[in-house]
Amino acid sequence: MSSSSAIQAVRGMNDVLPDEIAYWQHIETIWRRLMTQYAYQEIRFPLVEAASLFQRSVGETSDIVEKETYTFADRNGDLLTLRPEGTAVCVRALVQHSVLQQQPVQRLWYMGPMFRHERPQKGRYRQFHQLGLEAFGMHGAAIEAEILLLTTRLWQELGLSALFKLQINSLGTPGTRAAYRAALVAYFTQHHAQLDEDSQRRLDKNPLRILDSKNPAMTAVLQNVPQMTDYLDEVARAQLNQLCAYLDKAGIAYEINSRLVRGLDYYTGLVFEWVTEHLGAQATVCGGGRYDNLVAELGGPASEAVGFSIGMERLILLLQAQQNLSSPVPDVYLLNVGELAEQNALKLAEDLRLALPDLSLLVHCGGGGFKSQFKKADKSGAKIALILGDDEAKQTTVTVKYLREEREQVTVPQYEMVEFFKKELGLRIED
RNA sequence: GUGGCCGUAGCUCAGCUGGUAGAGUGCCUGACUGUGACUCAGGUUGUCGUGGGUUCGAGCCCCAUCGGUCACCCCA
Repeated sequence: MSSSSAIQAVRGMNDVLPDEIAYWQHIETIWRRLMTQYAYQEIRFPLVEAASLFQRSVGETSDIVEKETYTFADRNGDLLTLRPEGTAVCVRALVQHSVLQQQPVQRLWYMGPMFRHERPQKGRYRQFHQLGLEAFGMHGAAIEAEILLLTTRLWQELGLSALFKLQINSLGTPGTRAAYRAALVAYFTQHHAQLDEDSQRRLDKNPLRILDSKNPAMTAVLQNVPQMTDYLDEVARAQLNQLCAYLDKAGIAYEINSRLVRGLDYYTGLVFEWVTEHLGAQATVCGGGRYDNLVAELGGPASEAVGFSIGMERLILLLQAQQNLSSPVPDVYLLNVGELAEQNALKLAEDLRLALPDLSLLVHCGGGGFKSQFKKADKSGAKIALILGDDEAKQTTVTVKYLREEREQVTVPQYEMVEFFKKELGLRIED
C-alpha cells in the first residue's frame, strides 16, 4: 500500500494499465471491423452535456437522473451533467445538426466513458465504458433483428457465445403501456401488504420496475402478476412475432421474458438484454431496445429508432475469464554498449524502422553493461537481441542473438540488416 | 445512499491467548570485467491504511475514518 499522502484515483474510476490493455484493444478491433462490415458509422460527442438533456430523455424519475448523475454548475451557473449514457447524447447531436432531415436512415455507433455515481461493485464502476449503437429511421422488426444478429456475431468473434442468453420483450405502444401500468398498479395495490419496502416505494414512481425485483420474498406476488404480453395491441404483437421469426431463421436462441423492463423512460416496443450467469449480480452485458418517440421529444423530426449499449468492463471480465491475452512485445531489443555504439544505435534503429514499417524495435536507453542490458532485453519479451558494442560499431556490423531459441548468434553487416529481418521475421519492406 | 467481508514490503501472503515484523516473489550486485533466461551467494524495501482509545506494552482488542471488495437499490 502506498503512503497516505499519495493521491489516488477517484473512487470507482479505474486506470487501465498496459498489462490489461490487450483485452480492450482486442474488443475494440473486432468491434470496429464488425461495424464496418455492417456499414455502421462512428459518431463522437461530448462527455459533458446540459443537465436538462437527461432529465428530458432518460426520465426525471429514473434513478439514474434522480441520484446517479454527476451534475455540477459551470462557471456561468449552467447546470452540466457528465453523460450517464449515450443514446440521449447521440439523439441530441443528430437533432442539433439536422442530420435526420437530410438523411432519415442512419446507422451509427460510438464508444467511450459514461458516468454514474453509484457504489462500485463487480463489473460496475462510476466511470465505465460503453460500446453503443443506434439505428434511426427504420420501422419493423428487420432492423431489430439486424442488431441482434450483429451482437451474436460479436459474441462469436470473442469466443463468448456460450456464456450469453438473449431475453426479449415488448413494452408496446404508449397507449398499451399505460393500460398495462394501470393494471399493474391495481394488482399491486390489491396485494400491497406483500410488497417489500423497495417495491412499495416503486409503486407510485415506476411500477414496471417491481417486475424485476430480486427479492425472493416477492416471487409469490409476482407469480400471478398481469402479463405485459396480454396487453399488447395487434401491431406490437405482430412485430414481436416477426422478430421471433427472424431470430428463429437465424438460429438465435432467445427467451421472451414478459417481466423484462428497462430503467430508462424512453423505451417503446422492443426491449432486450443479453445476460450471463458468470458476472455475479451484474447479469446484463448488453441492453437496449426501441425508442420511437425520443427524437421528437428532443425536438427532432418524428423518427423511429432502436439501439443498445454494451458494458465494456463487463465484457472484459468475461473475456479475461475465458482467455489470456498478453500485451504485444517488441521483435527486437537493440543493445548498445560503449560510446561509439551509443552514438550509432538510434540512427541504426531509425534506418531499420523506416525500411521495415512492421518491425517493433526497442532501443536500449540509459546505459549499463552488457549483463544488465541483456537482462532487460530478456524481460522485454523480444525474440532477438541486436548487439551493438564497440567492436560492431567500428566494423559497421551488428550481432544477432536469438533469445527464445537455440541458435548460434551471428554477426551481420549493418547494410544487410533490412534483408535479414525481412527473411527472419517475415516482414514486408517499405518501397 | 444501505449492508457484509477485508486493509501487514512493489506483488502474493504468514504473523499463536496482546510482548515493539517475516516468507516467497520482484528488484539490485556478484560468481560469469561482451551475453539474458537456469543455478548459487549477498544486498534491498514497511509510519502494519489513517486518527484516536484501552493497556506497563497494540499488527492483534475497542471506536471513528478512509480505501478495497461483494451484495442491495439501480443499471452496461
